[in-house]
Amino acid sequence: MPKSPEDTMPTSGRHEMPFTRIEIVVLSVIEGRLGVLLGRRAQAPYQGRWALPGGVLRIDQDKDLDAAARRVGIERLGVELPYLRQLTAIGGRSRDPRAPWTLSVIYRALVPFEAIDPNPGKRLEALKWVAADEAAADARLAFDHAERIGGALEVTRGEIDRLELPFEFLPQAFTLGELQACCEAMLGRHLDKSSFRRRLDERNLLEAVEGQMRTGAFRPAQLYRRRCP
Amino acid sequence: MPKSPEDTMPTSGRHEMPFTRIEIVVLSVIEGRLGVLLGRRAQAPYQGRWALPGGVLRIDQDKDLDAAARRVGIERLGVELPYLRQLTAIGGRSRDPRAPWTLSVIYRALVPFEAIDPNPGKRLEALKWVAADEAAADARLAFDHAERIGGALEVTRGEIDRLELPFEFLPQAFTLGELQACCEAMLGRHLDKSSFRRRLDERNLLEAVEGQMRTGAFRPAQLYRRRCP
DNA sequence: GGGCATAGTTGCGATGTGCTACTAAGTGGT
DNA sequence: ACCACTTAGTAGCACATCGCAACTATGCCC
Repeated sequence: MPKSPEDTMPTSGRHEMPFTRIEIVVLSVIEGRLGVLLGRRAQAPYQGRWALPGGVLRIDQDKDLDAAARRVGIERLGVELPYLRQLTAIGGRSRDPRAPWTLSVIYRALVPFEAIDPNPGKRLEALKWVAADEAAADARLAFDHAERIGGALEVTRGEIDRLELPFEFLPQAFTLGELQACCEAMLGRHLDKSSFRRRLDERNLLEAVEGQMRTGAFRPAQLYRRRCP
Repeated sequence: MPKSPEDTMPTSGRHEMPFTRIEIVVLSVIEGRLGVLLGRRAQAPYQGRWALPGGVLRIDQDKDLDAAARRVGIERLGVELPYLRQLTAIGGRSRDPRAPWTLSVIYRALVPFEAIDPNPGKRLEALKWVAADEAAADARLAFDHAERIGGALEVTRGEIDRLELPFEFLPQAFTLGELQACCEAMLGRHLDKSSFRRRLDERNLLEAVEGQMRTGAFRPAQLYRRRCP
C-alpha cells in the first residue's frame, strides 16, 4: 500500500490534479413555472446537446470557489449572479472524455429570467429556459446534468418549504398573492392561502408598506416588503 | 475581459488546477457524548496543532470522490469508513501556504470509536477524540477545520431530528433505551421517551426481535433491529 | 417483601397546518 | 342601480404532531 502521510507536500506537479470546473443551475420563474437555464454545447463531447452553463476554475483569477462561480456567471451569461449557493461537488474518472479525471463544483443561482439575454453575442452559444422538472428527468442532457438539476430542485424546494422566501423573483414591494404564486410556481404545487399567510406573519418575515396598495382589475391588495433581514 | 468559452479544452496543463484534498469529519459517540477525531499535525503549517484527518486526492488511484474518501480513511485511520457523506467543498487562495490555491472536499463519517486505534503505527501521527461541540468552537484548530466540524454537526443533528437513525453506533439488536441514549448523545440534548417511541413506530423504522430481550440489572427490555432498509 | 431503577403506556394540552366558508372591495356588463 | 365576477383577506374547525407528566410493569438486590 502506498504511503500517503498527512503532510505530503503539495509541490506543484507531484500529483496530477483533477480538471476542475464550476457548473451553475440557474433557476427562474417563468409564466408560473420553474425553469432552468441550459446552453447548447458547440463541441464534443455531447455536441449539440443541452447542458448546464459552466466554466473552468481559474486559480489565477478566482479568489475562491464562490468568486469562480460569479466569474463564470458573468462570462457565460453576462449577469452578476448574486444569490449563489454551493450544492455539491462531483468528481471522478470518465465523467468527461476530454480529461482523465474531472471535478465539478455545482452551484445554484436564482435570477429573474428577464435578466439574462439568451443571445448576447458571438462568444456565447445558444441559451434557453426549460421547465425544470422536465429537465431533471431528461436523460438526453449532457453529462450527469439532469441529476444535478434534480438535486438543485430538491434543495430549492426545501428552502421554500421552510419559508426562505424567493425575494429574487419579486419586486421590492409585492402582494401576498404574488408571493404565494411565486412559491407555488417553484414548488410545483398548490399552497393554502390562509395557512400560508398565517405562517408568514408568525415568522415576522414581511412588513406592510403602509398606505400602498396594488390596484388592478379587482380589489386592491396591500403591498409588503421584506423585513430588514 | 478574457474569453472563456464553454469548450475550453481541458488539455492537461493549459490551466493550473487547484491542489485538491479530502478532509473527513469522523464522529462517534463516546461515553454519552458526541466526539470528533483529530490528528496532530507533524509539519508546518500549523505544526503541532490538531486538524481533521485528510489526504491528497490521487486521480491515479481514486475512481471518484467517494472512493478517495474511503482510501484516505484506510490510509490515515486504518478503517473502512462505510457511512461517508459529502458535506461541501471549500476552495480558495491562501487556505494552505504550501500551495497557491487549494480545494478541500469535506466528508463526514460515523464510526464506533472502538474501531479506530489511535496509535496504529509509525506512519500515522497521534489521533485523539475530542468533544465535538468544543472542537467546533476551538479557534486553535488548524486551517478552517473548526468551522467544518460545526457544519458537520449541523447536518448530522438534522439527520437525527428527522429520525435518520445512527445504526452505525448500535449493535445489530438494541433496546429503545439504547437508541434514545445514542440520539441524545448526538444531539446534545434530552429527548422525551414517549414521543420518541411514538415517532419511531409511526414511521415503522424498527422491528422487534421476537422473544429476545436485553436483560440486565433491571426490567428486561425488548430488542429491536432496523427494519429492512 | 420492599426499594429502586429502568421499561413501557396513557392521557392531556399546546401548536401548527390544511380545509371550508365567509366577508370585503374593486371592475365591468346589463 | 344592480349584479356577476374575481381577487383580497379573515375566521372557525378538524386533525396530526409532539412535549410533558403521570402512571403501571418488571426485574434485581438487600
